[in-house]
Amino acid sequence: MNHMVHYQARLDATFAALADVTRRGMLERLGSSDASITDLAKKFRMTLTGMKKHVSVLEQAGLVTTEKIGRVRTCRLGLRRLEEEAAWIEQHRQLWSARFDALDELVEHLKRKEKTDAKRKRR
Amino acid sequence: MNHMVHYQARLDATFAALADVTRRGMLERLGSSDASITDLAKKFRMTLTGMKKHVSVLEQAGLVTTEKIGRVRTCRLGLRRLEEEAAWIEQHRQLWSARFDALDELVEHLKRKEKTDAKRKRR
DNA sequence: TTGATAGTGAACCATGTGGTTCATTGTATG
DNA sequence: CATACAATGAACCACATGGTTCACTATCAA
Repeated sequence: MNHMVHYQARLDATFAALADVTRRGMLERLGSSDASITDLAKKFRMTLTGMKKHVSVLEQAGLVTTEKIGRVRTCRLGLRRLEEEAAWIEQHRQLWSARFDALDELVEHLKRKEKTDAKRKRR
Repeated sequence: MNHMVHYQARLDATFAALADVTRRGMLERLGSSDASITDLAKKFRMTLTGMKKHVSVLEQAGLVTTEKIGRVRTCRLGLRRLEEEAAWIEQHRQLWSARFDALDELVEHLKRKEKTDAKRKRR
């Protein structure tokens, strides 16, 4: 089960990459169009060096790919290597949506309960 | 737009909480049944103190709730406060699935392209 | 060739993280 | 009561993170 290690490591990297407001902002920004490091650095009021680090993190996590042409490195949403990732992506979408569905039901249930049963005390 | 701050802070906390293999394991474990800190500490071969920290992180992120009865603190999947979170949860499920759908299409497209157009060079 | 521009890397800094040990508190139970 | 057990908090440790500055390289344009 050696691939489980990589699997977990990839999850670590992905979630960690998403756990930063700047990087989430970058993903949104890149959702509308590609951008250079300079573009991103300006938009998020940060040094080039700082922005480069964020780009590297997203790249490491496979969420962004980059290509350097001449002196500018262009960043785009990570579409490369997607075939390899498709498996776990789908797996997780299902995992979470299953949980969410259960919660949706529960919330619905609680709503109805609360409405019809408004006076019941907790504990 | 002050609530945006909390919104982002919550995302930070949630993703950071998920960016650890032990904590993801705990969530799976708690998916099947509630557990005490001692239970979890044993399962993940860790000190009580260490496990307590992980529990606190998940609790902070709203992914787990706990209740101390007597001397044992019982941990369960966090269903409390879900109404407040439902909004961003749904939002994000859509955000990601939109992206995934786009990617699925693209991959499909590439597959077909590759099959029918097998000899075309990149660049 | 000479600047200006875009990115990179090394070094540094403050803070956060994942873990430990040790001491302490509170709760069960013989 | 006495002892064991569950959890907690403080203090510490090594290492990661998010940011900076400074020096450097490579490329574009006049």
